[in-house]
Amino acid sequence: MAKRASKSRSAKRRYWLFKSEPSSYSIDDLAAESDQTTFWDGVRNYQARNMLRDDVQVGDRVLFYHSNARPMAVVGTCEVVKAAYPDHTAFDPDDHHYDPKSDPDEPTWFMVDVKLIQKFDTPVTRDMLKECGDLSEMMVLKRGSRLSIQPVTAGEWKAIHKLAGAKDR
DNA sequence: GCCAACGTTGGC
DNA sequence: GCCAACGTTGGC
Repeated sequence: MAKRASKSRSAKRRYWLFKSEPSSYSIDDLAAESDQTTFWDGVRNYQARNMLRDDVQVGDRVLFYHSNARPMAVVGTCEVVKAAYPDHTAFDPDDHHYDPKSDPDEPTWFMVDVKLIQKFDTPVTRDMLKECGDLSEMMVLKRGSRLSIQPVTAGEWKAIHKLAGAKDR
């Protein structure tokens, strides 16, 4: 019997946008980490959690977006280097993201590890996103879109690199 | 199960 | 600082 063709050996790479308020964690903070790697903690929304837990895979690419800041912008890119595992900050009463209802034996909240690929020399500001026709459908531009983890398309990934004058690495 | 009150997000 | 859009909570 032939091997199952459906069992593809390399899952298709996906693209994401992760939001962070730079006042709490910026791309410069990531750049300053040893290994330029960090865990992406604090996601406390079920829809975002589901994507993080079920869909974000090692090797996926991430746009690092600065929200609630000046300027609001995609400031660089990361690679997912570890898939979802329990977000320990949910169990720490001293942590800002503590969730008393979560249970270490059956974790509610998850996080992934990301490694910096590059910080853009030219951040792609929200205004630039809005002015680019190819990016007008991006979720982050939609009114009331509060998801901190959002899927983006390969085309959007490419267009943003073009606006940043950056190589797609 | 409904829904009003409340808290948070996050652009403006 | 304002406030629209959401998500969550809790009384009923």
